[in-house]
Amino acid sequence: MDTEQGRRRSNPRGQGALLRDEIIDAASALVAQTGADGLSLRSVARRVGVAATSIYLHFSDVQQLKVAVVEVGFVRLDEYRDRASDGVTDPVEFLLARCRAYCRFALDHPGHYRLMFGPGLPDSLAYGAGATPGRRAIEQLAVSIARCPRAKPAAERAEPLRLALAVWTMLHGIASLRIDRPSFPWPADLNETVDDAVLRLTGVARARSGPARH
Amino acid sequence: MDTEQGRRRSNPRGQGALLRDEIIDAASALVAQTGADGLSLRSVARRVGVAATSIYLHFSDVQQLKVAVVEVGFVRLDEYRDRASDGVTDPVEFLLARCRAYCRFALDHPGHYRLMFGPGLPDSLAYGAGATPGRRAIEQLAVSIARCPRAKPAAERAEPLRLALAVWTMLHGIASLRIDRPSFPWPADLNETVDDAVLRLTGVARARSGPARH
DNA sequence: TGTACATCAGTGAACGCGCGTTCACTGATGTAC
DNA sequence: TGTACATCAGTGAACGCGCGTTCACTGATGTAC
Repeated sequence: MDTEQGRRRSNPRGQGALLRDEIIDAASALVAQTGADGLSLRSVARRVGVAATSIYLHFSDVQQLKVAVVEVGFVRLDEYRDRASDGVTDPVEFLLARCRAYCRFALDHPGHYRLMFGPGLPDSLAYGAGATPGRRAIEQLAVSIARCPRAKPAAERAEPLRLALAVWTMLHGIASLRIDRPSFPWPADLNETVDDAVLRLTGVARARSGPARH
Repeated sequence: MDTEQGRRRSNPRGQGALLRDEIIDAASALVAQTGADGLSLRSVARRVGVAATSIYLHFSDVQQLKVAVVEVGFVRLDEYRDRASDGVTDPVEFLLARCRAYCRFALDHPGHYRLMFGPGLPDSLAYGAGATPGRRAIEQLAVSIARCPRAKPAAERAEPLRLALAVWTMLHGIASLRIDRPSFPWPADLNETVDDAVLRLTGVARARSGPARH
Protein backbone atom coordinates (compact mmCIF):
# COMPACT_ATOMS: atom_id res chain seq x y z
CA MET A 1 0.00 0.00 0.00
CA ASP A 2 2.74 2.41 0.95
CA THR A 3 4.94 1.49 -1.96
CA GLU A 4 2.92 -0.13 -4.70
CA GLN A 5 5.39 -2.62 -6.08
CA GLY A 6 3.16 -4.86 -8.07
CA ARG A 7 2.47 -8.30 -6.73
CA ARG A 8 4.10 -9.83 -3.74
CA ARG A 9 5.82 -13.13 -4.35
CA SER A 10 5.54 -15.98 -1.92
CA ASN A 11 8.70 -16.78 -0.07
CA PRO A 12 10.46 -19.89 -1.36
CA ARG A 13 9.36 -23.16 0.08
CA GLY A 14 10.76 -23.72 3.55
CA GLN A 15 11.39 -20.00 4.03
CA GLY A 16 7.95 -19.11 5.31
CA ALA A 17 9.48 -17.88 8.55
CA LEU A 18 10.93 -14.93 6.66
CA LEU A 19 7.52 -13.34 6.65
CA ARG A 20 7.47 -13.54 10.41
CA ASP A 21 10.48 -11.25 10.62
CA GLU A 22 9.01 -8.90 8.06
CA ILE A 23 5.85 -8.68 10.12
CA ILE A 24 7.72 -7.91 13.31
CA ASP A 25 9.79 -5.29 11.56
CA ALA A 26 6.71 -3.65 10.11
CA ALA A 27 4.96 -3.75 13.47
CA SER A 28 7.96 -2.17 15.14
CA ALA A 29 8.10 0.56 12.56
CA LEU A 30 4.40 1.21 12.96
CA VAL A 31 4.71 1.42 16.72
CA ALA A 32 7.64 3.78 16.32
CA GLN A 33 5.81 6.02 13.89
CA THR A 34 2.24 6.05 15.08
CA GLY A 35 2.47 4.90 18.67
CA ALA A 36 1.20 1.79 20.33
CA ASP A 37 -2.37 2.50 19.22
CA GLY A 38 -1.36 2.55 15.57
CA LEU A 39 -0.50 -1.12 15.80
CA SER A 40 -3.28 -3.30 14.48
CA LEU A 41 -3.32 -6.54 12.65
CA ARG A 42 -4.60 -4.91 9.52
CA SER A 43 -2.25 -1.94 9.61
CA VAL A 44 0.70 -4.29 9.90
CA ALA A 45 -0.55 -6.42 7.04
CA ARG A 46 -1.01 -3.33 4.88
CA ARG A 47 2.51 -2.21 5.63
CA VAL A 48 4.04 -5.56 4.79
CA GLY A 49 1.92 -5.71 1.65
CA VAL A 50 0.24 -8.93 2.57
CA ALA A 51 -3.30 -10.10 3.24
CA ALA A 52 -4.49 -9.51 6.79
CA THR A 53 -5.03 -13.20 7.24
CA SER A 54 -1.38 -13.95 6.53
CA ILE A 55 -0.52 -12.65 9.98
CA TYR A 56 -2.25 -15.69 11.40
CA LEU A 57 0.28 -17.94 9.74
CA HIS A 58 2.80 -16.76 12.32
CA PHE A 59 0.86 -15.29 15.22
CA SER A 60 -2.18 -16.86 16.79
CA ASP A 61 -3.42 -13.53 17.92
CA VAL A 62 -2.91 -9.83 17.63
CA GLN A 63 -1.72 -9.89 21.24
CA GLN A 64 1.04 -12.33 20.38
CA LEU A 65 2.21 -9.93 17.72
CA LYS A 66 2.42 -7.19 20.30
CA VAL A 67 4.38 -9.47 22.58
CA ALA A 68 6.86 -10.06 19.77
CA VAL A 69 7.29 -6.31 19.32
CA VAL A 70 7.86 -5.93 23.03
CA GLU A 71 10.53 -8.60 22.93
CA VAL A 72 12.33 -6.70 20.22
CA GLY A 73 12.05 -3.61 22.36
CA PHE A 74 13.73 -5.25 25.32
CA VAL A 75 16.60 -6.41 23.16
CA ARG A 76 17.07 -2.89 21.85
CA LEU A 77 16.89 -1.41 25.32
CA ASP A 78 19.64 -3.78 26.43
CA GLU A 79 21.74 -2.71 23.49
CA TYR A 80 21.25 0.94 24.36
CA ARG A 81 22.44 0.41 27.89
CA ASP A 82 25.33 -1.85 27.04
CA ARG A 83 26.59 0.50 24.40
CA ALA A 84 26.32 3.47 26.76
CA SER A 85 28.33 1.83 29.52
CA ASP A 86 30.82 0.10 27.26
CA GLY A 87 34.34 0.86 28.38
CA VAL A 88 33.27 2.95 31.37
CA THR A 89 35.26 1.78 34.37
CA ASP A 90 34.24 4.15 37.13
CA PRO A 91 31.28 2.45 38.81
CA VAL A 92 29.33 5.65 39.39
CA GLU A 93 29.73 6.79 35.82
CA PHE A 94 28.84 3.29 34.70
CA LEU A 95 25.62 3.43 36.69
CA LEU A 96 24.72 6.89 35.47
CA ALA A 97 25.49 6.08 31.85
CA ARG A 98 23.11 3.15 31.91
CA CYS A 99 20.36 5.13 33.59
CA ARG A 100 20.67 7.90 31.04
CA ALA A 101 20.57 5.33 28.26
CA TYR A 102 17.33 3.94 29.66
CA CYS A 103 15.66 7.32 29.40
CA ARG A 104 17.17 8.04 26.05
CA PHE A 105 15.81 4.78 24.70
CA ALA A 106 12.37 5.67 26.00
CA LEU A 107 12.39 9.09 24.37
CA ASP A 108 13.88 7.77 21.15
CA HIS A 109 11.27 4.99 20.96
CA PRO A 110 8.20 6.28 22.75
CA GLY A 111 5.89 3.84 21.02
CA HIS A 112 7.95 0.84 22.03
CA TYR A 113 8.43 2.17 25.50
CA ARG A 114 4.73 2.65 26.06
CA LEU A 115 4.03 -0.83 24.84
CA MET A 116 6.74 -2.29 27.05
CA PHE A 117 5.89 -0.49 30.26
CA GLY A 118 2.51 1.12 29.72
CA PRO A 119 -1.08 -0.01 29.69
CA GLY A 120 -0.97 -1.17 26.08
CA LEU A 121 -0.35 -4.79 26.89
CA PRO A 122 -2.46 -6.86 29.28
CA ASP A 123 -0.54 -7.35 32.47
CA SER A 124 -0.55 -11.11 32.15
CA LEU A 125 1.39 -10.94 28.91
CA ALA A 126 3.69 -8.15 29.96
CA TYR A 127 7.17 -8.62 31.23
CA GLY A 128 7.82 -8.24 34.89
CA ALA A 129 6.02 -11.28 36.20
CA GLY A 130 8.53 -14.05 35.70
CA ALA A 131 12.24 -14.46 35.09
CA THR A 132 12.02 -11.98 32.28
CA PRO A 133 14.18 -9.27 30.74
CA GLY A 134 12.66 -6.65 33.02
CA ARG A 135 13.44 -8.62 36.12
CA ARG A 136 16.94 -9.36 35.00
CA ALA A 137 17.51 -5.68 34.28
CA ILE A 138 16.50 -4.79 37.82
CA GLU A 139 18.98 -7.24 39.22
CA GLN A 140 21.74 -5.89 37.03
CA LEU A 141 20.85 -2.43 38.21
CA ALA A 142 21.11 -3.52 41.83
CA VAL A 143 24.58 -4.89 41.17
CA SER A 144 25.62 -1.64 39.52
CA ILE A 145 24.45 0.30 42.52
CA ALA A 146 26.10 -2.02 45.00
CA ARG A 147 29.45 -1.48 43.32
CA CYS A 148 29.36 2.25 43.91
CA PRO A 149 30.99 3.84 46.94
CA ARG A 150 28.41 5.46 49.13
CA ALA A 151 28.42 8.55 51.27
CA LYS A 152 26.18 7.35 54.06
CA PRO A 153 27.33 5.15 56.90
CA ALA A 154 26.61 1.46 56.41
CA ALA A 155 23.85 1.47 59.01
CA GLU A 156 21.69 3.87 57.01
CA ARG A 157 22.05 2.12 53.70
CA ALA A 158 19.11 0.45 52.05
CA GLU A 159 19.60 -2.85 50.28
CA PRO A 160 20.62 -2.52 46.65
CA LEU A 161 17.53 -4.24 45.30
CA ARG A 162 15.31 -1.75 47.06
CA LEU A 163 17.37 1.09 45.68
CA ALA A 164 17.28 -0.42 42.23
CA LEU A 165 13.51 -0.51 42.37
CA ALA A 166 13.39 3.11 43.42
CA VAL A 167 15.77 4.13 40.64
CA TRP A 168 13.85 2.25 37.99
CA THR A 169 10.62 3.80 39.21
CA MET A 170 12.16 7.24 39.00
CA LEU A 171 13.51 6.66 35.52
CA HIS A 172 10.11 5.46 34.43
CA GLY A 173 8.54 8.61 35.85
CA ILE A 174 11.02 10.82 34.05
CA ALA A 175 10.61 9.02 30.76
CA SER A 176 6.88 8.50 30.73
CA LEU A 177 5.99 12.01 31.75
CA ARG A 178 8.22 13.48 29.09
CA ILE A 179 6.68 11.17 26.54
CA ASP A 180 3.09 11.83 27.52
CA ARG A 181 3.35 15.52 28.37
CA PRO A 182 5.83 16.89 25.89
CA SER A 183 4.49 20.40 26.21
CA PHE A 184 5.32 20.64 29.89
CA PRO A 185 8.37 22.87 30.52
CA TRP A 186 10.78 20.11 31.47
CA PRO A 187 14.37 21.02 32.22
CA ALA A 188 16.23 21.00 28.94
CA ASP A 189 19.03 18.73 30.07
CA LEU A 190 17.65 15.23 30.46
CA ASN A 191 20.99 13.76 31.52
CA GLU A 192 21.36 16.23 34.32
CA THR A 193 17.87 15.40 35.57
CA VAL A 194 18.68 11.72 35.51
CA ASP A 195 22.05 12.08 37.21
CA ASP A 196 20.63 14.28 39.91
CA ALA A 197 17.74 11.96 40.68
CA VAL A 198 19.82 8.80 40.70
CA LEU A 199 22.52 10.26 42.92
CA ARG A 200 19.99 11.61 45.38
CA LEU A 201 18.01 8.39 45.52
CA THR A 202 20.95 6.07 45.94
CA GLY A 203 23.11 8.29 48.11
CA VAL A 204 25.97 7.50 45.82
CA ALA A 205 28.72 10.09 45.61
CA ARG A 206 30.26 11.07 42.34
CA ALA A 207 34.02 11.34 42.13
CA ARG A 208 35.22 14.96 42.57
CA SER A 209 36.45 15.74 39.07
CA GLY A 210 34.55 13.28 36.95
CA PRO A 211 34.98 12.85 33.23
CA ALA A 212 33.40 15.21 30.76
CA ARG A 213 29.73 15.70 31.55
CA HIS A 214 28.09 13.90 28.67
CA MET B 1 -29.42 -0.44 29.18
CA ASP B 2 -27.93 -1.34 32.54
CA THR B 3 -31.09 -0.74 34.47
CA GLU B 4 -34.09 -0.80 32.20
CA GLN B 5 -36.34 1.73 33.84
CA GLY B 6 -38.88 2.36 31.13
CA ARG B 7 -38.69 5.63 29.31
CA ARG B 8 -36.48 8.51 30.18
CA ARG B 9 -38.29 11.80 30.73
CA SER B 10 -36.87 15.02 29.42
CA ASN B 11 -35.57 17.36 32.06
CA PRO B 12 -37.89 20.28 32.75
CA ARG B 13 -37.50 23.31 30.58
CA GLY B 14 -34.50 25.37 31.57
CA GLN B 15 -32.90 22.44 33.34
CA GLY B 16 -31.20 20.93 30.32
CA ALA B 17 -27.86 21.39 32.03
CA LEU B 18 -28.78 18.63 34.45
CA LEU B 19 -28.05 16.10 31.75
CA ARG B 20 -24.55 17.48 31.45
CA ASP B 21 -23.82 16.51 35.03
CA GLU B 22 -25.37 13.11 34.55
CA ILE B 23 -23.15 12.56 31.54
CA ILE B 24 -20.02 13.54 33.40
CA ASP B 25 -20.96 11.30 36.30
CA ALA B 26 -21.58 8.37 34.01
CA ALA B 27 -18.35 9.00 32.16
CA SER B 28 -16.44 9.13 35.43
CA ALA B 29 -18.01 5.89 36.60
CA LEU B 30 -17.16 4.26 33.30
CA VAL B 31 -13.57 5.39 33.47
CA ALA B 32 -13.37 4.12 37.02
CA GLN B 33 -14.80 0.74 36.15
CA THR B 34 -13.46 -0.05 32.73
CA GLY B 35 -10.44 2.21 32.39
CA ALA B 36 -9.81 5.10 30.11
CA ASP B 37 -10.41 2.96 27.04
CA GLY B 38 -13.90 2.05 28.16
CA LEU B 39 -14.94 5.64 27.75
CA SER B 40 -16.69 6.23 24.48
CA LEU B 41 -19.48 8.50 23.46
CA ARG B 42 -21.81 5.60 22.96
CA SER B 43 -20.92 3.77 26.15
CA VAL B 44 -21.61 6.92 28.13
CA ALA B 45 -24.91 7.45 26.39
CA ARG B 46 -25.91 3.87 27.09
CA ARG B 47 -25.09 4.25 30.74
CA VAL B 48 -27.05 7.45 31.11
CA GLY B 49 -29.92 5.88 29.21
CA VAL B 50 -29.99 8.50 26.51
CA ALA B 51 -29.51 8.59 22.77
CA ALA B 52 -25.90 8.83 21.67
CA THR B 53 -26.65 12.09 19.93
CA SER B 54 -27.76 13.71 23.15
CA ILE B 55 -24.16 13.96 24.24
CA TYR B 56 -23.69 16.55 21.53
CA LEU B 57 -26.14 18.83 23.25
CA HIS B 58 -23.50 19.44 25.89
CA PHE B 59 -20.16 18.47 24.40
CA SER B 60 -19.00 19.39 20.95
CA ASP B 61 -16.78 16.39 20.82
CA VAL B 62 -15.87 13.17 22.53
CA GLN B 63 -12.57 14.82 23.45
CA GLN B 64 -14.36 17.57 25.31
CA LEU B 65 -16.15 14.95 27.32
CA LYS B 66 -12.84 13.45 28.29
CA VAL B 67 -11.57 16.86 29.26
CA ALA B 68 -14.56 17.26 31.57
CA VAL B 69 -13.79 13.93 33.22
CA VAL B 70 -10.20 14.98 33.69
CA GLU B 71 -11.33 18.19 35.34
CA VAL B 72 -13.40 16.23 37.81
CA GLY B 73 -10.35 14.08 38.45
CA PHE B 74 -8.21 17.07 39.34
CA VAL B 75 -10.81 18.32 41.78
CA ARG B 76 -10.92 14.94 43.46
CA LEU B 77 -7.16 14.70 43.61
CA ASP B 78 -7.08 18.07 45.34
CA GLU B 79 -9.62 16.84 47.84
CA TYR B 80 -7.58 13.72 48.53
CA ARG B 81 -4.51 15.73 49.30
CA ASP B 82 -6.23 18.41 51.32
CA ARG B 83 -8.04 15.85 53.42
CA ALA B 84 -4.83 13.92 54.04
CA SER B 85 -2.90 16.93 55.25
CA ASP B 86 -5.75 18.55 57.14
CA GLY B 87 -4.66 19.37 60.67
CA VAL B 88 -1.11 18.17 60.17
CA THR B 89 1.21 20.85 61.52
CA ASP B 90 4.65 19.30 61.21
CA PRO B 91 5.89 20.41 57.78
CA VAL B 92 7.60 17.13 56.96
CA GLU B 93 4.57 15.06 57.88
CA PHE B 94 2.44 17.52 55.94
CA LEU B 95 4.56 16.99 52.85
CA LEU B 96 4.59 13.23 53.20
CA ALA B 97 0.88 13.00 53.86
CA ARG B 98 0.14 14.85 50.64
CA CYS B 99 2.54 12.76 48.63
CA ARG B 100 1.02 9.57 49.97
CA ALA B 101 -2.43 10.88 49.14
CA TYR B 102 -1.36 11.53 45.56
CA CYS B 103 -0.39 7.90 45.10
CA ARG B 104 -3.41 6.65 46.94
CA PHE B 105 -5.65 8.66 44.64
CA ALA B 106 -3.91 7.17 41.64
CA LEU B 107 -4.34 3.61 42.85
CA ASP B 108 -7.92 4.21 43.98
CA HIS B 109 -8.82 5.75 40.62
CA PRO B 110 -6.52 4.20 38.05
CA GLY B 111 -8.80 5.03 35.15
CA HIS B 112 -8.96 8.70 36.06
CA TYR B 113 -5.27 8.82 36.77
CA ARG B 114 -4.35 7.37 33.42
CA LEU B 115 -6.60 9.82 31.68
CA MET B 116 -5.15 12.73 33.65
CA PHE B 117 -1.49 11.91 33.28
CA GLY B 118 -1.27 9.21 30.66
CA PRO B 119 -1.43 9.04 26.91
CA GLY B 120 -5.23 8.91 26.78
CA LEU B 121 -5.68 12.58 26.15
CA PRO B 122 -3.95 14.50 23.36
CA ASP B 123 -1.23 16.60 24.85
CA SER B 124 -2.75 19.85 23.61
CA LEU B 125 -5.89 19.25 25.65
CA ALA B 126 -4.14 17.89 28.71
CA TYR B 127 -3.34 19.86 31.77
CA GLY B 128 0.18 20.91 32.37
CA ALA B 129 0.59 23.49 29.66
CA GLY B 130 -0.97 26.63 31.13
CA ALA B 131 -1.94 28.00 34.52
CA THR B 132 -3.76 24.80 35.23
CA PRO B 133 -4.43 22.56 38.22
CA GLY B 134 -1.36 20.50 37.51
CA ARG B 135 0.89 23.52 37.46
CA ARG B 136 -0.63 24.94 40.57
CA ALA B 137 -0.15 21.64 42.36
CA ILE B 138 3.55 21.66 41.50
CA GLU B 139 3.91 25.12 42.96
CA GLN B 140 2.10 24.09 46.12
CA LEU B 141 4.41 21.12 46.37
CA ALA B 142 7.43 23.36 46.06
CA VAL B 143 6.13 25.49 48.92
CA SER B 144 5.58 22.41 51.07
CA ILE B 145 9.13 21.29 50.44
CA ALA B 146 10.58 24.71 51.12
CA ARG B 147 8.96 24.80 54.55
CA CYS B 148 10.74 21.65 55.65
CA PRO B 149 14.01 21.76 57.59
CA ARG B 150 16.77 20.23 55.57
CA ALA B 151 19.81 18.21 56.48
CA LYS B 152 22.17 19.44 53.82
CA PRO B 153 24.07 22.69 54.03
CA ALA B 154 22.47 25.55 52.15
CA ALA B 155 25.11 25.49 49.44
CA GLU B 156 24.13 22.01 48.30
CA ARG B 157 20.40 22.59 48.24
CA ALA B 158 18.50 22.57 44.99
CA GLU B 159 15.73 25.07 44.43
CA PRO B 160 12.34 23.91 45.71
CA LEU B 161 10.71 23.98 42.28
CA ARG B 162 13.33 21.63 40.93
CA LEU B 163 12.82 19.32 43.86
CA ALA B 164 9.07 19.50 43.45
CA LEU B 165 9.42 18.40 39.86
CA ALA B 166 11.60 15.48 40.91
CA VAL B 167 9.16 14.46 43.62
CA TRP B 168 6.19 14.62 41.30
CA THR B 169 8.05 12.60 38.71
CA MET B 170 8.86 9.99 41.32
CA LEU B 171 5.31 9.79 42.57
CA HIS B 172 4.11 9.38 39.01
CA GLY B 173 6.58 6.57 38.50
CA ILE B 174 5.44 4.81 41.67
CA ALA B 175 1.77 5.20 40.84
CA SER B 176 1.82 4.44 37.16
CA LEU B 177 4.00 1.35 37.42
CA ARG B 178 1.82 -0.08 40.16
CA ILE B 179 -1.24 0.62 38.05
CA ASP B 180 0.14 -0.80 34.83
CA ARG B 181 2.15 -3.73 36.26
CA PRO B 182 0.07 -4.94 39.17
CA SER B 183 1.61 -8.39 39.05
CA PHE B 184 5.11 -7.12 39.73
CA PRO B 185 6.21 -7.87 43.32
CA TRP B 186 6.06 -4.32 44.63
CA PRO B 187 6.85 -3.73 48.27
CA ALA B 188 3.62 -4.19 50.19
CA ASP B 189 3.77 -0.90 52.02
CA LEU B 190 3.07 1.90 49.56
CA ASN B 191 3.37 4.63 52.18
CA GLU B 192 6.81 3.48 53.19
CA THR B 193 7.92 3.48 49.56
CA VAL B 194 6.62 7.00 49.11
CA ASP B 195 8.12 8.33 52.33
CA ASP B 196 11.47 6.81 51.58
CA ALA B 197 11.63 8.17 48.06
CA VAL B 198 10.47 11.66 48.98
CA LEU B 199 12.87 11.99 51.89
CA ARG B 200 15.80 10.77 49.82
CA LEU B 201 15.01 13.02 46.90
CA THR B 202 14.45 16.18 48.88
CA GLY B 203 17.10 15.62 51.52
CA VAL B 204 14.48 16.52 54.09
CA ALA B 205 14.96 15.04 57.56
CA ARG B 206 12.09 13.61 59.49
CA ALA B 207 11.74 14.48 63.18
CA ARG B 208 13.30 11.84 65.42
CA SER B 209 10.19 10.38 67.06
CA GLY B 210 7.50 11.24 64.56
CA PRO B 211 3.79 10.54 64.99
CA ALA B 212 2.36 7.08 64.45
CA ARG B 213 3.50 5.71 61.10
CA HIS B 214 0.23 5.75 59.19
C1' DT C 1 -59.24 32.96 27.20
C1' DG C 2 -57.49 31.27 22.77
C1' DT C 3 -54.14 30.56 19.40
C1' DA C 4 -49.95 30.88 16.76
C1' DC C 5 -45.26 30.50 17.23
C1' DA C 6 -40.64 29.96 19.28
C1' DT C 7 -37.78 27.51 22.10
C1' DC C 8 -36.09 23.73 24.49
C1' DA C 9 -34.69 18.77 25.49
C1' DG C 10 -33.96 14.98 23.39
C1' DT C 11 -34.64 11.09 19.53
C1' DG C 12 -33.73 7.61 15.77
C1' DA C 13 -32.03 6.19 11.56
C1' DA C 14 -28.22 6.21 8.83
C1' DC C 15 -23.32 7.06 7.11
C1' DG C 16 -18.70 5.12 6.59
C1' DC C 17 -14.79 3.43 9.04
C1' DG C 18 -11.32 0.12 10.83
C1' DC C 19 -11.13 -3.57 13.48
C1' DG C 20 -10.17 -9.05 14.70
C1' DT C 21 -11.34 -13.27 13.12
C1' DT C 22 -13.45 -17.22 10.17
C1' DC C 23 -13.59 -19.90 6.21
C1' DA C 24 -12.81 -22.07 2.03
C1' DC C 25 -9.64 -21.32 -1.60
C1' DT C 26 -5.32 -21.06 -4.92
C1' DG C 27 -1.10 -21.74 -6.97
C1' DA C 28 3.55 -23.17 -6.76
C1' DT C 29 6.88 -26.65 -5.46
C1' DG C 30 8.48 -30.69 -3.75
C1' DT C 31 8.25 -36.05 -3.22
C1' DA C 32 6.83 -41.08 -3.90
C1' DC C 33 6.10 -44.45 -7.04
C1' DT D 1 10.43 -39.71 -17.49
C1' DG D 2 5.69 -39.11 -16.09
C1' DT D 3 2.11 -38.55 -12.92
C1' DA D 4 -0.46 -38.37 -8.67
C1' DC D 5 -0.41 -36.39 -4.39
C1' DA D 6 1.06 -33.76 -0.25
C1' DT D 7 2.75 -29.75 1.52
C1' DC D 8 3.68 -25.07 1.80
C1' DA D 9 2.91 -19.89 1.51
C1' DG D 10 -0.35 -16.98 1.09
C1' DT D 11 -5.21 -15.02 -0.65
C1' DG D 12 -9.95 -12.89 -0.75
C1' DA D 13 -14.49 -12.46 0.60
C1' DA D 14 -17.30 -12.13 4.35
C1' DC D 15 -18.96 -11.88 9.33
C1' DG D 16 -20.38 -8.81 13.07
C1' DC D 17 -18.86 -5.25 16.08
C1' DG D 18 -18.48 -0.61 18.17
C1' DC D 19 -17.19 3.61 17.01
C1' DG D 20 -17.89 9.19 16.06
C1' DT D 21 -20.70 12.01 13.66
C1' DT D 22 -24.59 13.90 10.51
C1' DC D 23 -29.22 14.92 9.70
C1' DA D 24 -33.90 15.75 9.91
C1' DC D 25 -37.26 14.94 13.32
C1' DT D 26 -40.60 15.05 17.66
C1' DG D 27 -43.04 16.39 21.51
C1' DA D 28 -43.58 19.26 25.43
C1' DT D 29 -43.67 23.85 27.36
C1' DG D 30 -43.42 28.52 27.48
C1' DT D 31 -44.56 33.39 25.47
C1' DA D 32 -46.66 37.20 22.50
C1' DC D 33 -50.63 39.00 20.89
